[in-house]
Amino acid sequence: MTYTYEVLCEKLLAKDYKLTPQRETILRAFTEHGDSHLSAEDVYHLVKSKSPEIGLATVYRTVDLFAELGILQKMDFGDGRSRYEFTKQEEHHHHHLICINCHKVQEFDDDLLETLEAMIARKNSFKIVDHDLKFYGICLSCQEQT
Amino acid sequence: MTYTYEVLCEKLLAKDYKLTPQRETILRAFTEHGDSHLSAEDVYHLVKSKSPEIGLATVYRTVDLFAELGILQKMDFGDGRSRYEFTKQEEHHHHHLICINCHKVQEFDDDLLETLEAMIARKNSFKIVDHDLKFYGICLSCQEQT
DNA sequence: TTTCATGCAAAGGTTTTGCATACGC
DNA sequence: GCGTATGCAAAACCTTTGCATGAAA
Repeated sequence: MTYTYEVLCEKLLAKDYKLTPQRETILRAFTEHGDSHLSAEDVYHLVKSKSPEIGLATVYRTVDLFAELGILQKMDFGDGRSRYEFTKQEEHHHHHLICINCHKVQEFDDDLLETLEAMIARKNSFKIVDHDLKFYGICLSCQEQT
Repeated sequence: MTYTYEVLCEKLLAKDYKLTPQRETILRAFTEHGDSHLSAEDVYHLVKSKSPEIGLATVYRTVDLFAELGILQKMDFGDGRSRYEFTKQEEHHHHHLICINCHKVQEFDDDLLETLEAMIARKNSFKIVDHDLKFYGICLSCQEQT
């Protein structure tokens, strides 16, 4: 899923936020690197080349805003910094396989977790609104290297 | 699962680490608060009352060491600090239900995830060694408060 | 022209590190 | 005694915040 300029514009104005060049630039950084899970620092360096005057604080404020608007999803891979990617629009969430050797992160879809979630919710009287599933292990290319 | 003094001693000496009063005290903090998910700061304050001379850096170094030895498991609930609990020895991992209202963390066991894990591993040619599943939602008492 | 966004620098919170001293083995 | 562990303080790191300026509506 890639968010366009128009979608951003619409979402911003709906909440009386302004459409600034910085916000547009940061959105583009994500459309051009849709497959990575960018940290604020990553975004900062990506946009710095095109807009050298941009500040790191603006990047932090902007990715926070985008997350609030539902454009980005904040995630944590345990490396001490938050990472962001476009919110997936499909019915089923996707999750992450994190290689403990090369630290590459790949995605996978799951259908089964929905069933699991319903059972957990019932057994624990817990009203689930979101979930986060990560598998740690060795990716295929690291397996082949040995 | 609770680790005893003897187990700690054995695990430490096996790797030429020393058994110090600080390490013993920190272990006891976990045995006496086995149900909580303690942050380094939590541990620091717990042990400070009995051993006022202990340093925060020692707590950090010790929980890291215990995690390396497999005694503690480091976990992240997205609140900006790492938390630790005794490594569960059972065959099935347990996971967490995190209330987004009162931030209480409760545990649940799962049997289904094992099946899911096997399927994911096969479909993605990924050798899974660990997993981490979190559900975010509203706990029972918060549901009843409304 | 009003209000929100920005950039900069400083502060905040968690975790790590350097170093002299103390202590387990 | 040798080598690791400790305590303290400082630094490192990511992130947030205060404030004056600048720009969008």
